[in-house]
Amino acid sequence: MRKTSCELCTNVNCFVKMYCSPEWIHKISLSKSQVYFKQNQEIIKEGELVLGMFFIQQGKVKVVSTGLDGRQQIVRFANDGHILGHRGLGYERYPISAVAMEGSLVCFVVNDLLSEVFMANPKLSMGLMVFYSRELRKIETRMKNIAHMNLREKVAEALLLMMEMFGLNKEHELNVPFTREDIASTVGTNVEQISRQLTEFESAKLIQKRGRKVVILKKAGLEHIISKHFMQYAK
Amino acid sequence: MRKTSCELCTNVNCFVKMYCSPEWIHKISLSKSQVYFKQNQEIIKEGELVLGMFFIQQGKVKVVSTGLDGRQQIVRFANDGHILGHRGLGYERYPISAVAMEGSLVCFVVNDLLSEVFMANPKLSMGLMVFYSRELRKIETRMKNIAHMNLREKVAEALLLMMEMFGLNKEHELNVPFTREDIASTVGTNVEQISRQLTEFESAKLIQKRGRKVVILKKAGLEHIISKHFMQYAK
DNA sequence: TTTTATACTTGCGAAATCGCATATTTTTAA
DNA sequence: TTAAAAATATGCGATTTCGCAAGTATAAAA
Repeated sequence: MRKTSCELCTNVNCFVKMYCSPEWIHKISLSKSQVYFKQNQEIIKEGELVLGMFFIQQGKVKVVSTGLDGRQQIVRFANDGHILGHRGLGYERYPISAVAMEGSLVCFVVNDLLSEVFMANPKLSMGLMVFYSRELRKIETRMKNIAHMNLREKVAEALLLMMEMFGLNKEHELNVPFTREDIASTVGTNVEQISRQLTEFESAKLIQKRGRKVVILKKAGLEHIISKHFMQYAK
Repeated sequence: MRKTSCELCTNVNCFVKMYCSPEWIHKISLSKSQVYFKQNQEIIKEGELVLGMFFIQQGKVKVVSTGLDGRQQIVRFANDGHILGHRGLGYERYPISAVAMEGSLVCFVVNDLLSEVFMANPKLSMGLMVFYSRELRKIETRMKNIAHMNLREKVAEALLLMMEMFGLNKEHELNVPFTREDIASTVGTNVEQISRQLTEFESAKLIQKRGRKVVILKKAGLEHIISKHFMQYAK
C-alpha cells in the first residue's frame, strides 16, 4: 500500500490541511509516514517514548488509560481527522494508549518537524489550542458525570457518546465493533453491570441487543435519562 | 489599588512574561485590566459570555462545574501563574465557574488582543499547547481515578492534590481555606462520607483535624493508599 | 461576650453496586 | 460444519456507599 500524499488526501477534517500553508503541507507530506493498524492493534502504547504525533486519516480508535492492576479506563473515542499522541507534548513518554477498534489508517509526523510547523504556521497552533480546549471541556464534563451519575445514567451516556462519535449503520446499530468490556471501561464498572443495564434498556424499548451489536431504538429516551445533569444556557 | 505593570510584576510563572517578546509584554500591560477577588467570589461564572482570558497573578482558586441539580464538581485547583477561562476558547460561553478560595489578584486580557498576541508570539502558542496537554493528562488521570478508586482512596488523593497545589504552612496544615464540602466536590460524594473518612485517617495517624484545618502528618501514608493505581515507567 | 448561623460528626437503616458462580449465547478457529 | 474459546446474561449474597436525623463543635455576627 502506497502512502497517500497530503495534497491528494480527501480527509477534510485534517488539521494539517485545514491550517497549514501549501508549502508546509507539501513538506509534511514528504516526510510523514503512514501505517495501517488492524482491529485491536495498539497505535500508541502507554509508557513508550514520545516521538511525534499521529493523525487519523481514516479509522475508529479508543484512547485508554491503564492502571497497575490492569483495569482500563476509556478516556475518549476518536475517528477521522482526530489527533493521537498530542498529550505526549512536553513529555518523555506517552501517558495513555490508543487502540484501533477497526482497521485504521494513520499518519505520523516526527517531533522535530512538528516544532518547525508550529513556529511557521501560527494558525495551526491556534486551531490546535481550540481543539485542546474542546477536549478539556468534554473530559471535564465527563469527569463530572462519572462522579455524579448513577450506573443507569452512565451507561446511557456511554451509548450516546459512541453514537455521537461513530454514528449508526443502516440497521441503526452502533457503527463500531465493541464489547461489553469497552462500555464497562468507559463507565468505570464491570461487564456484569453493563449486561444487566443493557437488558433493562432493552425491556424499556430504548435499545435492542443483536448479539454483540446494539441497536439504538430511542435516542431521545437515552438523552432523557441523563438530561437532568445538563445545563442549557439561554442564548 | 493601582494596576501592576507586567514589566514590574514579579510572578515568574506567568505565560505572558515567559513566552512573549518585550514589545508585546508592554502592549498587554497597557491594555490588560486587573481585579481583586475576595474569598468565595466568582471570578468566572458558568454560562457567561467569553470575553477573554484571566491570568492569576497571586491567589488560590477552584474551578467548578455545576450540575442542574446544583451539585458541584471541582475540576481542578489553580494558583499563581495559572490561566482561567482558557476552556472558553472557541466557545461563546464559559462551561465552568472559577471561585477564589482566598483573596486573589487576577489579570484579564480581552479576546481581540489575545488573537493578535498568539499570531505574533508563536512561542506563547507552543507554551500554551504544552500547558493544555499537561492539563489534559492530569484530568484524564483524575477521571480514571474517580472511576476506579474507592472512597478511601479518592479522599487520600484529594488531600494530596490540594497539598501539591497549595502546599502546607509552618504548622503543616493545608495552606488554603476549604470546607468538607470542597473535598466532597473534588471526590464526587457528600460531606458525611468525607467526615467519616477524615476521622478514619486521623485514627490511622495520617492526618490531624484542627477544626476546619487539616494537618498532614504522613504524606507517604496517603501516597501508599493510592499507589496501586499508579504506573511508573522505567526511565 | 453572647447569640446565631454554619459547618462538622456519627449512628443507622436503605439502596446501589460489586463480584463470584454458573448457564447460555455468540464468535472464532479448526 | 463442528469444536473450542470467548463473550454475555443472570441469580444472589457481600460490601460499599448513601442519606436522613440528631447532636456537637466551630466560626461569624450582634
